[in-house]
Amino acid sequence: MKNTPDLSAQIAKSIRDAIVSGDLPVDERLPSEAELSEQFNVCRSTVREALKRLAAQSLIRTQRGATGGAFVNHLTFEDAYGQQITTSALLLSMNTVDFDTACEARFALERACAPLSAKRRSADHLATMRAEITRQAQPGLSDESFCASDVAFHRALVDGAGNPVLSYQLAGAVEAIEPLMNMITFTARSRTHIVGLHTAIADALEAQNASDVDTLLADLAGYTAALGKSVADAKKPAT
Amino acid sequence: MKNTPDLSAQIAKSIRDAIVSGDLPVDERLPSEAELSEQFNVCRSTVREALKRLAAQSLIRTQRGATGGAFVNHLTFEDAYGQQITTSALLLSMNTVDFDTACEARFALERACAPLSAKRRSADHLATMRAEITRQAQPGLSDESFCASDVAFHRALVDGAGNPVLSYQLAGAVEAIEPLMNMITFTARSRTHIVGLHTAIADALEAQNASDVDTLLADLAGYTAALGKSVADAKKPAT
DNA sequence: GAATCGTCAATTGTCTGACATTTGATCTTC
DNA sequence: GAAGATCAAATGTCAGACAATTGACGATTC
Repeated sequence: MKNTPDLSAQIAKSIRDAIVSGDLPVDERLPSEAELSEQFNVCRSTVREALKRLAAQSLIRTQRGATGGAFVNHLTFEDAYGQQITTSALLLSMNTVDFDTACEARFALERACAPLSAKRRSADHLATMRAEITRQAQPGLSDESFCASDVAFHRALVDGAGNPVLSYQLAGAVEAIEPLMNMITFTARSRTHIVGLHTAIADALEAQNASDVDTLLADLAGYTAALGKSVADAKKPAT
Repeated sequence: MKNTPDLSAQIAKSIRDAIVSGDLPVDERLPSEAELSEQFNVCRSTVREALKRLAAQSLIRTQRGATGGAFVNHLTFEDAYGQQITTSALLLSMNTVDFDTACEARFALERACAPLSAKRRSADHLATMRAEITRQAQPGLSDESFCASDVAFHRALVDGAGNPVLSYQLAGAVEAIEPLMNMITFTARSRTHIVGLHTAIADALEAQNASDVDTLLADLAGYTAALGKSVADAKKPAT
């Protein structure tokens, strides 16, 4: 039960700490692999494994050529979105988080940014939401496309809050649930109901009526949970 | 402007897709490095770099020895916390986000889970909060320790909601702000005020009074923002 | 003088082969 | 049957080489 991590993990941690602490500023060039291997007294391939670990976390980027090397990466929200969403999706799929819990979290977070969105939403956000509502009302739409459009609608709502941190945090919560939602078959009746709620939400946001938005989101949360429950019930009795 | 990613990145993506899609189930053993290098027609070190990338994302774990190898990792909430927090902290520290935005996001999310926490908080959560409040009232406490205790207090509040997805999502928002908060010097007067609000919040949670909790959190949010503003103002005029 | 082209050197990416280390499985011995 | 010795498979590390890329620098040409 030796608990000594690999050399490449130690080196990665050493460099990562330097980056996170701000010791290595953004766009700073790290020493070349050859220099690092001398500094840490290991061979180059070990250094490379450490660097690949950091690259996988978007902490550094590498560039070939004479003036190339490894540079401290400027972490963008886009970079972070991807990791956040895959991690969240994996967490949900691997941890048998039930539909109720995931939905509860999602709508709790969404209601948190609803007041801000009611205050700040731009015409652009409203237009996106209206467009998605129109798509959701089309009859031939597959369940997967309906869910994707649902996610896009809610993303627009969240983005309307104009707070990139909120958008980033909620990207995981909203998008990670898509696979779970895809397991639900949306009947024509349920789609109509959801589209109705979406329209009402868009109307309330346009009117900047925060309390109405909150009430409607609560309705939608309850309805979604009920849908999920009915699907679960339909599966259970088969045993 | 060749846009072909490295071989190790391609291989990592290939395996990652297989894991995320569920094609490789949890605890499944991957082929050995030698076998993978044959399958992908690359040398072993290239395969190893790919595996290290996946290990950095906690997607696989490796084990040495005869029955060892790379196994698809069961991603736990604990594992995800770490990545989430470092990523969020980096996003904030890279100056793309100002203190106001971060605080707004943090308290918006926190208020989202306050009603749930008021309903479900256990005696254990309350005890943790009381203990942190006691610590925060101690006179000799450093600013860093005060902030750390503040984070622990709010973590207990969030955990009280009893929803692991919420806890996971908010871990980033709450803990990532700690470095920013550490830049604030807390006077004795501001500490007293904050401890007072914390006590009132704990009282309201104990009484399961959700609306009071919400009001108090709003107060705390406003006060924290004001503190941050005063610090920023104190710095600006120096130029 | 300016633009174009070639060369060069530094750096990362990949390959090959070897050895060290770990660890469960298996065999041996009592 | 239990304890220890041995083995084999796998990852971890090392050493050295070559390929590929790319900016810098100089040479050539108009």
